[in-house]
Amino acid sequence: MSNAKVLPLLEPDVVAACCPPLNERPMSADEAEVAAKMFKALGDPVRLRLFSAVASHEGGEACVCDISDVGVSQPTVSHHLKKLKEAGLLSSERRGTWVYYRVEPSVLAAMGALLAGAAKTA
Amino acid sequence: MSNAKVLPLLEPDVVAACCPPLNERPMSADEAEVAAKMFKALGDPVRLRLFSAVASHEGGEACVCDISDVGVSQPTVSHHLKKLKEAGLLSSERRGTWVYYRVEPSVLAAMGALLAGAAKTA
DNA sequence: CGTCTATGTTGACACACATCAAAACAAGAG
DNA sequence: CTCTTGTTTTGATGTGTGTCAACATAGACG
Repeated sequence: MSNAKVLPLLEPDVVAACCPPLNERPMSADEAEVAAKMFKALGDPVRLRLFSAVASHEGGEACVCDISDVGVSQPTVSHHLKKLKEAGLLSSERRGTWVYYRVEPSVLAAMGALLAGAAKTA
Repeated sequence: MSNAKVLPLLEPDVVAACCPPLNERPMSADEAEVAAKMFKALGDPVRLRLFSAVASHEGGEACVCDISDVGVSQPTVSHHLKKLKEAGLLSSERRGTWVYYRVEPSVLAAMGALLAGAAKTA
């Protein structure tokens, strides 16, 4: 498909602007590509568990060492965290020895609104 | 691996029961696998557009002929609609010559609640 | 019955992706 | 400086998946 796309990261602004309610009108190809990238990021069991582990930590913050019990090797965990970060769902911050990951509330709110709107289909 | 999983379809009951709020506690492997299947179904731009086209139709119902303008061949459209049906997001019904697809509100509500809960992370 | 339109299925292929082993990088401790 | 621990990157591999062409099925209409 010649995906010469330039958008490597999804920023909160882009995400918040990309999401018309799912049942308002048919999504355009561009909107769908942005939104699908977020859904795809959560479409893997390991990533979903990692994300849930971060979100359920106090303050929505957790270091990698706390959430590595998902049944895969540590490099794989790092790989998935990178994917989640690229999708704009997580943000990382190095604090001394450990790296802490944190959820991005605005992105989740946008996705939730997108689905909640569709659920209200008459 | 050895995904000898028996769950071919996602029923509304399963979906509604599978979804603890994303930030309540870390998801179990089983919960994540069910929820990830739904997210993965929406993780493709074509599927997301097809779903949006169905959801935005009156009554959340549309025949295939109305939503085939997504830039791919008709067999591909049929393939994606089948995937969405397997994920429990759509249901199909043959009415004479045309086949009508309809959204499954309960599944969407579950997904929306899952994300909306996570968005309220303190 | 025969044909035509509308959908779904099968087979095949290319690309993407999840996974791990091994190496590399970062930061603190001795 | 060296060693140890935590994290990421690289390389390779097997599996999954999106796509289409070709064929098959279902109903309508003459």
